[in-house]
Amino acid sequence: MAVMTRWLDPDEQRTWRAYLTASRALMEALDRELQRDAGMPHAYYEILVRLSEAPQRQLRMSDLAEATGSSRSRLSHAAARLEAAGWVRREECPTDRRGQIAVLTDEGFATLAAAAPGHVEGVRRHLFDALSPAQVDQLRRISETLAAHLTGS
Amino acid sequence: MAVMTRWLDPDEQRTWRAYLTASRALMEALDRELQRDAGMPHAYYEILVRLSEAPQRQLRMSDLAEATGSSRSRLSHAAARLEAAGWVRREECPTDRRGQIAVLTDEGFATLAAAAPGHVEGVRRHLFDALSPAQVDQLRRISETLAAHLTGS
DNA sequence: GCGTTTTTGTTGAGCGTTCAACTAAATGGC
DNA sequence: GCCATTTAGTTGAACGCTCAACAAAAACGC
Repeated sequence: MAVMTRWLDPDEQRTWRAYLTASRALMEALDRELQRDAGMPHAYYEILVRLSEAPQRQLRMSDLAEATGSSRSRLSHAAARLEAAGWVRREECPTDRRGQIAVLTDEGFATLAAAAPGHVEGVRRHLFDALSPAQVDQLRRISETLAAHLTGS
Repeated sequence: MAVMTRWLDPDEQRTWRAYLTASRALMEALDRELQRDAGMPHAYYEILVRLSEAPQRQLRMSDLAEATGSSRSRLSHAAARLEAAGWVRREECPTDRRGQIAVLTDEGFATLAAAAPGHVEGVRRHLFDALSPAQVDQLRRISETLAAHLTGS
């Protein structure tokens, strides 16, 4: 027999709605700012960041997809756009002929370097400035727990 | 002279990345589940929820936009889809001839009622089950603080 | 009243994401 | 070695969102 639904109690309800409101507003604000100041959405900024941190500023497409938490398809479309913008170049992989290596171009790096200060300022303003140090710590633990729980690891 | 960027320190960096990973994974999981089980994205589910809670299961478009934290344009496009699905109907507003009133249809209500248990179960599984009661409380406070900070109130 | 401004809601184009289908190459079983 | 399976990456269609432009009605100023 089907188990009765465990509905959210009023506190959980309140938590869930506040979470939805906050996280949506946060991502929308950062997305809008990045679009305005750097001409790219937050997801593309993240791709450039990951590439900039990798050795030789390059990563296999699948590793990049993993790192940015995106599907292969999404990354493939994104790489096409980023390549058209001149920020990324795709090269053949010497050890695996199926593979493609995404490389951050100098122009891509420069664009990222120009966008980073404003974006970091936005993250500060919208997120960290609003929270106490203890809350930042709580948010870290909560997020790490959830991330582990959700990505099955 | 331009102020030096206050970069994120390692703890903030870690917090921010964990937050991004967790919130993206959470919303993607819920979105995928709702799409699979109810044939609608999470944003549309929220619209139906708000309508179902309103008196007469109806709301002015602008109030509905406010309640769901969406732009008028987004809601307008969404309402068109929801109307095509037969879940929502739009009526003229008697007191303001510019106005439109979104009404949840019986079919929309039934669809929502069918989708709700599975969705709530998903929210439990992916979010509340992973956190301690204390963490749920912390998340509520953090989210409410951020929501107030971000929506300027 | 009457012109200006504001509010309400819609529209269409462009973009990014998802999903399913697909190609090509590597891996594994026997 | 060879066939089946798995993995890497791309593609196109459908969909939802953003943004800017717009039409229509209400509110405001005087």
